[in-house]
Amino acid sequence: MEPLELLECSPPLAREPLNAEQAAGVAQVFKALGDPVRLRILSIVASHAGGEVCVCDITGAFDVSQPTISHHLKVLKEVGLLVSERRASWVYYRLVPEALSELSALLNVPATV
Amino acid sequence: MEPLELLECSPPLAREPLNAEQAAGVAQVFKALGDPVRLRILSIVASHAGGEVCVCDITGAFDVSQPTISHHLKVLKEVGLLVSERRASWVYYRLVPEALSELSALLNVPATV
DNA sequence: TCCTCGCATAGATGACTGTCGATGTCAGTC
DNA sequence: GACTGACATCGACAGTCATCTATGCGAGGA
Repeated sequence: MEPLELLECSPPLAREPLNAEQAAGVAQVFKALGDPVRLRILSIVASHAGGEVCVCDITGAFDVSQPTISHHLKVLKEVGLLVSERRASWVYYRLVPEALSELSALLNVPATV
Repeated sequence: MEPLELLECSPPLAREPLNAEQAAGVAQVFKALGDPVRLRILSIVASHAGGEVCVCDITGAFDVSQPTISHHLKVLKEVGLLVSERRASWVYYRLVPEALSELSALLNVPATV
């Protein structure tokens, strides 16, 4: 399944029960968020002025090895939360705001009137 | 850490980088959402008219065993997404709307003006 | 009291995953 | 071309997890 499709066609959790296929796609994205290091990476990228971050800026912020950071970046990219672009020797990662918006919409719960 | 504290004191991902402690708490909640069965369970409870669901109503909706469902319910309860109450022979689970709201706020990304 | 039903807990197991060191690849430099 | 630096990939390993069967526990009924 394409990364962008993981969250498509899934209604808010509180509107109707998710079917197995929808749940599988959404779970993949949440699973990517279910690791402290990945959450911090995403937060660094999302909050960075300019919108993009070089991998070297991320690696320095953690106690884990460079291959581990690379692995986590790959996971976040595969589920569609990040995109990357190589310029010269460096690789820059950017947030996909729509992905977070879709997730946020999924979690939306109607006000208890 | 208390379930209710897992999401406390964590700014939106896009506002500032999460520290290790915040990330650990938030990741625990997202990890709970990172399983298709748990997502469907949560969706069943959240979308059910009346707001609460008997365990027996959940078990019947899946191909997995009753202990497995019980395990997933426990995970969702431990991170503060669900609460349970026993009445007579049955146990009823209810959604904690505030938990979903907090998560939704975490994922909020400022509009690109 | 014993039985049945609804649900939770315990223990086991196969699969997955986060992490590492080693190595490969790509781009720029000497 | 050879070297260096930035990043990705590979293979291995220890820890975690989803699932199962078997069993325990509370509540109601015969």
